Amino acid sequence: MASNQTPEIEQNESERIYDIIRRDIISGELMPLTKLKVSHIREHYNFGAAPVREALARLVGGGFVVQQSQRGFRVRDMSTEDVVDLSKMRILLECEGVRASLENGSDEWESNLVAAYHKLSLAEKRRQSDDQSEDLEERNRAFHDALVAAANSNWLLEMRAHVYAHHERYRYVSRQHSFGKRDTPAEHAAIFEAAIRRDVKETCKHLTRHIDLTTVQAVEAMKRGRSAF
Amino acid sequence: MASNQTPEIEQNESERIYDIIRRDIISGELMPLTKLKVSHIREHYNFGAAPVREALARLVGGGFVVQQSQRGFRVRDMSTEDVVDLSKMRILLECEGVRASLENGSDEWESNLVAAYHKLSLAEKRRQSDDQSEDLEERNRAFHDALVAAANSNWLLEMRAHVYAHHERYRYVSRQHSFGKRDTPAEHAAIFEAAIRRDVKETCKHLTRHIDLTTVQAVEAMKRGRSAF
DNA sequence: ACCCTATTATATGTCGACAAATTCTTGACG
DNA sequence: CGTCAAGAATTTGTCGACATATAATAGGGT
Repeated sequence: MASNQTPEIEQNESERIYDIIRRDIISGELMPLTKLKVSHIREHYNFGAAPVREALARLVGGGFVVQQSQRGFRVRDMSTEDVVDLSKMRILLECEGVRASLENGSDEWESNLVAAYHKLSLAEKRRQSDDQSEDLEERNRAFHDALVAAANSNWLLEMRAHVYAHHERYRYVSRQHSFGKRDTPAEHAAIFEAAIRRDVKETCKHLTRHIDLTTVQAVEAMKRGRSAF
Repeated sequence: MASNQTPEIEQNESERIYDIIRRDIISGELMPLTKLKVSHIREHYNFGAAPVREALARLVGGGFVVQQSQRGFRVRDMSTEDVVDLSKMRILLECEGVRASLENGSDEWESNLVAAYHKLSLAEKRRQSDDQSEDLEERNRAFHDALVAAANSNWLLEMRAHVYAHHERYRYVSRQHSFGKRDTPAEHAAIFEAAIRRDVKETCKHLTRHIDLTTVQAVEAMKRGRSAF
């Protein structure tokens, strides 16, 4: 009777605000240390005060927002030291993830990986003509997700996703100063091919290099555009 | 640095509730899947509704509480699969932590480790006569914290602390069914001595064994006392 | 007695307003 | 001219109440 035909993604208001602010923090629209005044958010997004505070509290739990008692909420800071630290963490988790994934990966996992890589490649080829970065960033995330997806460890995947999200903040700033010194498609190709061959050591090597290059680029970008920080 | 000398311990109400509920979840006072009704919490702890919801939202961000849209909050579930997964994660992070710590550890770090170990030993010796588990659990945490404290990676420490807190939930349930089949003091001693010798491999080996034994014990306890789950 | 529906009861999520705290402005004084 | 302090303005954190969704209960038909 009550066959829910609707996809029923009934988010409550608080969750919608959470998603919006999280996305805006990661994409850099909300700069580091920006004060998150509830009244300001309320009038900007047309939401109530209580849901906003709830969303912010949840972001505090996730480390995207810091709360100073009686002094409100601020966007988490960024620094060159932090991105280096974060990268080491990402390498640790993703290498462990691909190791387990290459060992356990079923046919379905492999197929999904092929699909994700193909989708990413298409976006990368189309990049010169039409710069729809939003989509590319999404497909990049999907590819890296697919790599580790077969690691049968929910905690590893959860932590990895968390670290990846924070690292993504830095990728957004670094993209503004990237002048094609990298061949990202080739990097992805190397990772992908090694993964398909189930060569753990090679995959990990290319993946580490890939993440390190991204990090170096981010550090460069932050040094140049220090005005923003 | 770690000792916050500032007399300002002025937590706002939301943070106090956060601490209380978090502690009660970890200590097992709030069982898995327990419904966290704001009205109930409000009357039990004598707090307002809004701060309670904020605290719960923050706990959702930290993964201690899950929220079902329009159906309120519940304590995160526990399972034998989860504790095994969690242990693998803890081993990965703590081994990496001690590795970095043993390489970078200064005299001060070493002294703090010695102090933490000594404090733990005293509590362990006194354990037979006076079972003040609260204190022992706290000192155990302090010892493991001290082990990795010199790993110059905030992210690693943050993630490790997070995983440790979740793993602690299982230790609390396992302690109810532990009948001295282990020699925990000896395990700690082996870890400590290897750490002082800066023997990364040995420390990691003993640490892994230590965590694994705890996990096995937790799994056993959960199988026996399944009534509660 | 059983299953399905209508009604009551309870809980969730949201709103507006208010007290306490912080930040900003202003002005006096050295 | 700078420093500091008192007052104004904004913001934070909290409270009580309300609309809506979910859970519990009672009633009616087969």
